[in-house]
Amino acid sequence: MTDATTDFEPAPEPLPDSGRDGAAQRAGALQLAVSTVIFALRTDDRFGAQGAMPTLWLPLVRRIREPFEGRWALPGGPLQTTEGLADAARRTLGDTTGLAPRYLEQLYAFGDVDRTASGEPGAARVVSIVYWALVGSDEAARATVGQNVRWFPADELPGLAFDHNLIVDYALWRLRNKMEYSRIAHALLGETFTLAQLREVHEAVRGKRLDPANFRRAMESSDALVDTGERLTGTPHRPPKLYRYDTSVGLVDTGPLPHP
Amino acid sequence: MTDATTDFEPAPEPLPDSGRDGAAQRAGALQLAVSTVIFALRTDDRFGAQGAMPTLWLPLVRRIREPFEGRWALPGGPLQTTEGLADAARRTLGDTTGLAPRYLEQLYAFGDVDRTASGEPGAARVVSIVYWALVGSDEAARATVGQNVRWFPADELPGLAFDHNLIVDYALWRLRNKMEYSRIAHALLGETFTLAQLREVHEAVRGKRLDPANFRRAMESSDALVDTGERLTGTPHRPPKLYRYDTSVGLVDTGPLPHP
DNA sequence: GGAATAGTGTCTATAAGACAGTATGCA
DNA sequence: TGCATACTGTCTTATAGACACTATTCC
Repeated sequence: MTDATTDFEPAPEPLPDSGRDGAAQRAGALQLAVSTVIFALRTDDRFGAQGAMPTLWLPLVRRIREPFEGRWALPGGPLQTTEGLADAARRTLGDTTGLAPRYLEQLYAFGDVDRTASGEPGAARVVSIVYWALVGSDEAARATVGQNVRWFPADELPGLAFDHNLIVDYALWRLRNKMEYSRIAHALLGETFTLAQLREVHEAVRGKRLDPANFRRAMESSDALVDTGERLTGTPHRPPKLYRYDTSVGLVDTGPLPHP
Repeated sequence: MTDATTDFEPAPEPLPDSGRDGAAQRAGALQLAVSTVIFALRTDDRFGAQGAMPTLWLPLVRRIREPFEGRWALPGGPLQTTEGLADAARRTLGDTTGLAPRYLEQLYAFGDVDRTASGEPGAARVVSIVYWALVGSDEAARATVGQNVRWFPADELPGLAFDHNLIVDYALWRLRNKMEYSRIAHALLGETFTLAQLREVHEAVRGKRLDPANFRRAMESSDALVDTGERLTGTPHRPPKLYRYDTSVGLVDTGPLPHP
């Protein structure tokens, strides 16, 4: 794992953070970066609450350079000439969290001329191609943290660098929409899960309680669940069935595009 | 209007088609281009059929340079450092067709490392941010054409340059999906239109006949139609009402993103 | 009046949601 | 036995589609 980097690093060639006066640094230069909004489900244990609902969290990286030095930003970095866009997203995701995504999708390309302007003139222009990713709850629990990497609740973010608040808002909007008509909720869980856990994911993301009976029927008719034959033990009451995601069905319909 | 250009032009600075040995031309360089898939509704008059159904057409530009010299490609060009991404799409759209879009949306960023490789090595890598656009049928009728710009039926395209066939397929997929849950169909018509015309748009794009009665109800309940009080005369039979699109309602829901 | 399209009414199939009720494990 | 959760059944309501019917204009 290399150092975590954020969007808008000036080094265009081989290694991130190498030189800060490359050819692309000249005035009017246009840089291409890839950033990723990484979502995971976490149970807020700040108050030690036991049966607390899990909520959406995401890791941010503290900027160690102007502009926006000291502000939190999305993990990312310049696109290497030998890697694809999704590869770059996967790489910065791994650099930041040590994790691999269970779901990865391109979100949007942000390229307003003044989006990297922090006030002082002369800043280079950066076009950021942003991805969003989901990581499983079991892996997310052992994600790396450090001085410059911290997880935040998705709905309690501080003022971020650049236009990254808007980017996260858009990623959240997309996630919530997609949650209603696709099967991506599975990507936020572990290998096996109960129907109650799957329902909790939907409730946490969509922000409202769902009827257990109707939810069960909706999931059963989607043909995405495989009964493992096992049950989750250790619960205080009747043990629920454990399911596995049917990997023969894609999480989403990407149309003519190949899956990333 | 300047000359029409396609994706992957090597000139990075002020004017398209100026110099072909700029700094970005060096080995391993990474270029950023913006291309646009432009849709319009046209009645195929190649066979002189009178009451023929309108179908989807799109303009392509013939490449006058290697790689893929002579092949048809999407209109586009390098991103200028002083314009936004949507501005670049609008600009190349105007350069190619002389038109302004009634609807414009970012489609996807294509950036596979080998997407610009035509066989011979040494080609620079290009990341293309692709937009898709809809132009009204009245304007589309007076679109400019030329030796190197030609309109094609969207479902009878030849083998295009680069990965442009995939891009068009994806744009078509997105258009068809969005046609079912948004009001973009209006953007393919003129200022005023009849319900039958609006239904023909849906039928042409979605590729199946729709029940006039049910379609009428669906449109009336969408609150996007304004009765102009006028009727379309000159029809052989009962004259239908003319409607106008209610511009106080957006064509689509873009979430937190500003409309382009 | 006939023909053709504009426009209305109504029935059915399907899906989404509300909610009562049964089943099963542990304290 | 009580209780909490797993799981099932059924009713209501909203919606999409099929299709019969009336209305109006030009020829």
